[in-house]
Amino acid sequence: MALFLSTYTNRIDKKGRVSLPAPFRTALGEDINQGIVVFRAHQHPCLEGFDWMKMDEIGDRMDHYDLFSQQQDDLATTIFGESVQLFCDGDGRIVLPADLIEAAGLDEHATFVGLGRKFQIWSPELFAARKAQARSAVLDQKLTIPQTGREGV
Amino acid sequence: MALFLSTYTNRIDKKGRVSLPAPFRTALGEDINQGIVVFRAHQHPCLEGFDWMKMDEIGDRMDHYDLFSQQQDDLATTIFGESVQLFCDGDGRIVLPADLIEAAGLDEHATFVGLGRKFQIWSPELFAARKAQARSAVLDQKLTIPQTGREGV
DNA sequence: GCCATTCCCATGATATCCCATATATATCCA
DNA sequence: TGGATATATATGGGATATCATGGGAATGGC
Repeated sequence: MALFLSTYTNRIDKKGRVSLPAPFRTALGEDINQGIVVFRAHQHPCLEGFDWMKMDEIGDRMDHYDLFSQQQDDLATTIFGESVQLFCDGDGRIVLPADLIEAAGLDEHATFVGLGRKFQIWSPELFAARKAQARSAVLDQKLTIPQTGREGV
Repeated sequence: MALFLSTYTNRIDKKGRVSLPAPFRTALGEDINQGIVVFRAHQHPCLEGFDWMKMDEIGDRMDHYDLFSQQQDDLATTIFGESVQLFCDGDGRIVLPADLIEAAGLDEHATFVGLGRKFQIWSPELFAARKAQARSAVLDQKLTIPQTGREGV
């Protein structure tokens, strides 16, 4: 499955177009034809992006909630209801809808942050602060990558 | 899986290119085609490098956090967001991005230090100090190698 | 008709590829 | 053994391709 790495900042032109970073396009491979899914993040003033496959898996995870529970309803409304499927044009660009641009506080530039199986889209200014905060949280809490049971690694 | 040993110092040319030490390339074998992953170390002023397989595995492990948990986000931002996937050119060189060069205090030379499953990239000067410090820590604390590999990253 | 969106092409900057050279190590043959 | 020739590696420079980005033309809905 696609693995998104690194941070790239690209320009948003007056038509609302942004180049999806080339390494992200490569990571998506064939799946890019299915488009990517983008919605407002809950915890941060940014957007979250997934490939279509991953979105399907999120659907599965939601099954862990009771079907008609309030939480299920809230999450589904927030994630699926507010998400959009975006396709790349021939030059590898996507068009960000105006309401998402506003929600993330985007202006001239969009910073794409690879987070493994997903990525985020930030305004460069907001991300600078977020980056520093994440780093100190990792150091303070001595966060490490969880073990996956007993594989030989 | 690749095993990185020994220490090598190579020159960084004005385009930011450095030869990955030949023994490291040999250790990578076929996996070199997938490139290596490099990011800022948390504990030291240096860079850490893995082969791609290892990074893919880290991606899987991270999936074990809740998708939108604070910790997942902090770790992913710090590790994936600040990492890059680098490919060797036909002559066995990689190009280090400017921000990583700066973060590790690199100048004209880069010192590659094999640490088993991973390696580090240091400025020669900083590494000299680090080496002395690591050695005395081992002697003082009589550190030994545990039997079964439970590696933190 | 008009506006919004998508498609297509042009351009400049940057990164990638390819070849040349230098130096060190290994190999071979007398 | 010793000298000469190959092989591997590190490093430099120039040619080439890729990518981000801008603008205009074609398309489609209202």
